[in-house]
Amino acid sequence: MTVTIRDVARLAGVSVATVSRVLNASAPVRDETRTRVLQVAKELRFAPNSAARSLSRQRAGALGVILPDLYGEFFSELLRGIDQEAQRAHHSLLVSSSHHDSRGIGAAVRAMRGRVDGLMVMAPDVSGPSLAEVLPHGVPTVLLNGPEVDADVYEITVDNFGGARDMTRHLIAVGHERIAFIAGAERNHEASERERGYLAALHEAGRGAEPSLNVRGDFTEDGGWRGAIALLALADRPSAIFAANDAMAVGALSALREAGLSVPDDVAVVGFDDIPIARFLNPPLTSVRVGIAALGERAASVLLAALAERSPPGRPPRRAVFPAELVIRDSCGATAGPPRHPARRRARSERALSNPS
Amino acid sequence: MTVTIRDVARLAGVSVATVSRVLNASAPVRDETRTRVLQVAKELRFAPNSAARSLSRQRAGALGVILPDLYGEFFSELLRGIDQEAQRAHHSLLVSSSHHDSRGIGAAVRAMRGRVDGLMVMAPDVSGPSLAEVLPHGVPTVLLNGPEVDADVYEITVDNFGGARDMTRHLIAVGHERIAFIAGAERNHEASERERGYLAALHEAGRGAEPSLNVRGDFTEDGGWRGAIALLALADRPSAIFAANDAMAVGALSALREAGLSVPDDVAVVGFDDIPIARFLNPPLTSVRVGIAALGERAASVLLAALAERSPPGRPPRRAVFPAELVIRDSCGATAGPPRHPARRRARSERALSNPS
DNA sequence: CGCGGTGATGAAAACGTTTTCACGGGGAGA
DNA sequence: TCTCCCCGTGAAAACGTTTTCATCACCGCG
Repeated sequence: MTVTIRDVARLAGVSVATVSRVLNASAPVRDETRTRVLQVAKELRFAPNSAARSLSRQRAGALGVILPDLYGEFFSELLRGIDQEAQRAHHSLLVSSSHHDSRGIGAAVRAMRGRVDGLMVMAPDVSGPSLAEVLPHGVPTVLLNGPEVDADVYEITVDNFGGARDMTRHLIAVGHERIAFIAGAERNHEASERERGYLAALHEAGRGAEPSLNVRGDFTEDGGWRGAIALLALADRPSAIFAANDAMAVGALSALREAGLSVPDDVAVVGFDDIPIARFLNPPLTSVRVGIAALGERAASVLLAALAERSPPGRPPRRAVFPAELVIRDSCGATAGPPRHPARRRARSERALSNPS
Repeated sequence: MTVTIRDVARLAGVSVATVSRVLNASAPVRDETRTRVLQVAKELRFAPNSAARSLSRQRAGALGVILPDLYGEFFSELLRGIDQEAQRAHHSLLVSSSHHDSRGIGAAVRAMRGRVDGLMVMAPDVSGPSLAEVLPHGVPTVLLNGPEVDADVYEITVDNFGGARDMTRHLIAVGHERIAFIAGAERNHEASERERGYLAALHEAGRGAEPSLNVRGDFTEDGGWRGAIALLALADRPSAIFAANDAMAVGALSALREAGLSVPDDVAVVGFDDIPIARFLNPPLTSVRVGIAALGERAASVLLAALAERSPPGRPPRRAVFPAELVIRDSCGATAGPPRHPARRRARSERALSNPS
């Protein structure tokens, strides 16, 4: 049915070994033989079976990606970065999402056994110990934005704490008195880090954290919308809303608009992540730039590097922290009024403040 | 190094065949033997090598997805739908993106040979014939939103033409005189279908298509932004802008805001795709709902069904067209003014007009 | 009491590659 | 002229599963 290397060998009048050598350029072959083999291979539209190849070399030429979700611009950006780097190194990508608990992650990990050479796991909802339990032995692994884990893995994290703290500092500096926070999902590592940053900035400014201004969200637009509605219902309305990610900021903007409030004049709104769409929102969203695609690229490149050096297994894993820097746009009220000259305005409002942490 | 089925067999004191039978429940095994094997397997954290398994069964348990790009909410939604359906059927997903030409697609297809049982290919930038050339033989394939192709494949398409025509009709019905269009990328099948729909509606209304009102975009926010800027520079400004996808509509909204124009009062803006964020924009974006995730789910389910019936190869492939229906929100000016009661307003403005085509 | 069936198992043959090993045949150097 | 080495090639052994085929014991039935 399907054409194998044997068919090519037979028709070219050589052994399968020779065909393999030609196709992989793994050993010298007489010129005339080579062209004949290539000719036959092309005629037959031969493509080697990757499963067989993976088995024979002990190497799949693919990377696995395990994500908690696939909803929204964040994950597509991340995946885009990963894919870009993987493709550069001629590796395929195995993607599996909607894994929120360690059981699901474990299942995904096991399903990937033998199909991938390395793993990138994003599991902000799972605790360190239970994650360590399901991670594979002997497969190089990069953990993304997760808790610290006691296992032989690489960890790449965004400075969630620092970013959130800087953003809150900025809001304070601009003069906001009542700064509300729409937090992320419960038991989510990123969510709690960002919340911690928010609280730390309030604390260092000598302000108490008012519980009613800290509402729980879930990282979705709808969650942000509901959070904003709840905040607007307060007797003493906040003057600024810090959403723990951009998706929720989008929802909050929408809620404020529906309530007939102006942003930033009545209420300031800021987010976190700086997803690509943030600068195109109305008003353009002040956010914390994460460099999502770059993060993905970096994760893939770390993994590929680990793969290249034939994995000395005892090597101590490294934990890298990606900086998170403020991007000031209009939604926080820190820039000038409505623009006259779009091009210039864009340039000015796009200026990024470097993260002092 | 890694633990194989042999290790399990040895430690459990049985043959590899028995271990396999236990793990796959593929044949009766004495109860005591079974528990012993399972015990050992768990102790050793044994996970079967998928490559070997794929090779032995002639079946990989995975689906391939080939995409032109991974930027923006559209693709993450599509992928989300695909992944959901694939996971339901216990299949993994192999993803490869940034394939705009047939050469790249061909390479991706070949790389997937043996790793996947079926293929989903989205290739709006490639012509039918050159696509047919690189598609694999003997691997069930679903083509997404592409041109009609002369090959043994399934095709699932959105009613790009009908959706764009209906949207244009709607704008005409609402009273817009000068309706501009920001088209998609050149030589892109979806782009040209949507443009065709726009032109058809103008034509049937007895209006000529004014070339200056039809500018080229590229399906990105920036493209939409530039397109809108170009349209605003016209001596006789359009009263409505129809962007060929939502990302460009977002860019257009941003440009209009920067120009100090109000949407929809000064200019109406509408999009296509109804990405999840569309309803949260400011103003909420009137668009053509595509049901992106559902489209992905459907593609995966068609593929899985084809796989299940052991592929009778001569069967005539089917072409299915997904409906595209208008979603009227505020950005086209067809709804009432600023709301007082967010909840009710949301419900009303979300009403979808069913597609009469 | 013999016989067919079935339940539980193991040995071994696939699956399609890559890679090791072996083997000629030539040169080059002694 | 002899030896050594390298080039080009083929046979065969991996790689880790699943699955077929055989074997054996046992049970129920005639």
